[in-house]
Amino acid sequence: MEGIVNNVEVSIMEKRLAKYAKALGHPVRIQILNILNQQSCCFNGYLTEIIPFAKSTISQHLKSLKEAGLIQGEIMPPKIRYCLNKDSWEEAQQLFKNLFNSQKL
Amino acid sequence: MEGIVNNVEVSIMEKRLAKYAKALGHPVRIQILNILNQQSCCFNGYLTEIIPFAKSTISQHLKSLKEAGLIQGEIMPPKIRYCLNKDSWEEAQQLFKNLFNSQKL
DNA sequence: TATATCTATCGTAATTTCACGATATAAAAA
DNA sequence: TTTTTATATCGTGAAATTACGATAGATATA
Repeated sequence: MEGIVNNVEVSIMEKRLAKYAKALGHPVRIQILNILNQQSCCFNGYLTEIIPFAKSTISQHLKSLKEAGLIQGEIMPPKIRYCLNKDSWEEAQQLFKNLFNSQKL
Repeated sequence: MEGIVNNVEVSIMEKRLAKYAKALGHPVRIQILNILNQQSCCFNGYLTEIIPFAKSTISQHLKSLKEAGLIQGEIMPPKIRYCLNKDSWEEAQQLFKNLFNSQKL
């Protein structure tokens, strides 16, 4: 019998978690977040000096972290200072925690 | 001065975490892991019934979770039962925890 | 005003991801 | 043995990701 199909739509929370996870899904972005998390903020220049990739590549990674909401950039001409977005960071932390604790998302 | 450049290579742990995060970076895969985490194991058939995507698509997602080491499949002909890989799951949990606690990776 | 500095964006090429239907495989059931 | 069932794999196309150098923009500094 082809009866009732329980199509369980992906929940909003699952989508949010996936979005955060995707943003964390590259070693360079992990490294950036690690640095920001240890010293709260830092200048783009510091990142491009430390991370062995082209500046444009690092800009791109910063952009995807920004689009995921995990970081924000503050313009301090001519430099740009990046910081964690504390609210999103904490939301992400909570969502991952719930996942691993098998709380219903 | 173009002096010493502190190329801080991405660490092994950052790579492992990125690998896990990437595997978590899709809503369907989060949903699958959520189910497996709540009931420990389940049959592929249950997933394909519940998740509104083609069976081949779900197989693909299961494959990427398997390749990331997060799950394993046990053949129980003609069905296949998927379970979390407990070791990897716990390693991932620890790595995410460390990230958010800003422990050095 | 002209120049230097810092960063973002553009254009591009190679690769990967995502979704699908069709096909293949392997074991149970008829 | 043939058929059914359950799942994986193949082939495909569209879209996204990743890396780069070149270019552009905005603000200090000379």
